[in-house]
Amino acid sequence: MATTSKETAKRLDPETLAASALAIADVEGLEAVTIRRLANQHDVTPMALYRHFSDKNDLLAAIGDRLLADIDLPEPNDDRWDVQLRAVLTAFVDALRPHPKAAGLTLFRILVAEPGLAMAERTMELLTAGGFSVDDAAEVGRQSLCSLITLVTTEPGAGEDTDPVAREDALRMKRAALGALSPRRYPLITAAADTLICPTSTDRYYSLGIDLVVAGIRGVLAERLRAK
Amino acid sequence: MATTSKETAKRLDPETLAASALAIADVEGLEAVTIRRLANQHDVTPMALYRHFSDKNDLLAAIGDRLLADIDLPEPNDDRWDVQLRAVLTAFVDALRPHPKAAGLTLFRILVAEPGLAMAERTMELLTAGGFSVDDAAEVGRQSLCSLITLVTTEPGAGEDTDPVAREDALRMKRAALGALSPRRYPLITAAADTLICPTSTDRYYSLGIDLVVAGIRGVLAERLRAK
DNA sequence: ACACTAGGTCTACGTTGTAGACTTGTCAAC
DNA sequence: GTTGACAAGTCTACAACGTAGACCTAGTGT
Repeated sequence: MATTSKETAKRLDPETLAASALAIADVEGLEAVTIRRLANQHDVTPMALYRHFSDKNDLLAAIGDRLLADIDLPEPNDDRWDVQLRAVLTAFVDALRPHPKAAGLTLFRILVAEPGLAMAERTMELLTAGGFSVDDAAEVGRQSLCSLITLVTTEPGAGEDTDPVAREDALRMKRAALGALSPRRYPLITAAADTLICPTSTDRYYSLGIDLVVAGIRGVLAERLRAK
Repeated sequence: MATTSKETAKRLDPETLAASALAIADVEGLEAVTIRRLANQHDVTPMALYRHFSDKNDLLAAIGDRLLADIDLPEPNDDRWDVQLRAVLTAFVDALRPHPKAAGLTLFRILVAEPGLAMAERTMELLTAGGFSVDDAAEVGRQSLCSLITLVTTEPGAGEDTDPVAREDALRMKRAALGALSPRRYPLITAAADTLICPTSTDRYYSLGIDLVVAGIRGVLAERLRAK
């Protein structure tokens, strides 16, 4: 027998708890993740969770770590540095996309959890391979990753309910608000109202977002090299 | 006499309340902004605030509007579209910079409050002037503004206390955490630890951030034009 | 003189995170 | 076995939060 008998295995463990907390967040948003609720879902007293997490922030951090663990970092290869960088950033976004309401939790964990550190290190490798100084690579990489988190967090339809009826209502409300604007004063906003509220396609939304980040990196690098 | 006598002027009004709520947020963070606390500060019962705000979200929205009102939008001129765009984005960032802990509140108000709408419309004008389609301008502008909000929100040292002693402690903690990493496994991260924790200069941080966004826009536009 | 109303008060409820003292099931060592 | 220790879960309790609903009250328009 191991130190803990298998059939009487611990009923609670941090990974399982973080996973079902994430499930709650996915459906009802982060503010629905509550100590009491999570405890109820596991037929346990609220205080039981404190044997596994020091406090609620610790639980939220575990959710963030859970998301970072989903990153499927591509192997280094012989592609150009910017192509590989795009692949790394895409892998990051792909890990976050299924969980737009919780994605923000990764922000404070990238430089703590191992998968986040691995991604950050790879990102800086590629940036320095492109020609950035180590310090510039740090700042550029930092903002790039932050922008991508925001890209996921603010994915249209992310902040709303998952219930299709309430969601449809919220969309109608937004549409009405933009529709009530004066087309004289705001011709472009009113013309693009539909796009602003809900993008053409989610895939297009993300590929454009990553394009913007990568193009920004290339552009800034060109300026830096030209300045020398 | 006006409709309200001047000496018996209303003790509370939404603008003043939003302003002092913002002051609290600046010093102690958004979670310190509490109905009860704000009421206390104005020698009033918590419920009194509900005569001026329908609920707490409404109060937070008012803080966001307050920030957007600080945008000093530059007049249109004859500069190239991208130069003017940079000026607009810089004006936005300049309005948010003094309030990194509250800047996120603008996200949901840009397309509601007038100064936000004005900025959004100007942004789209310049993007279409550059050659983007209206729909692309909408998506590109959206993400650019979101990225800049995040730039301010995640400004190193923004999430921490304003108290210099606690702040210094937090910095030490972070530095220690990064310093404890293996330089073998994470050579670049450990080499850039100082930069990652606290950038060289705040001005440089922001100008690099805006450079990244503008360069991204130019780069994506070039791809779009080449694709045609 | 009078009713109306905007603005503030009082009381009360349900929900949240969590401290502190307790119980209990399991294993190691004698 | 018996015992002691320890990890895991329970119970109780508290302070702080947002806010509903009924009330009061001073000033205004008629």
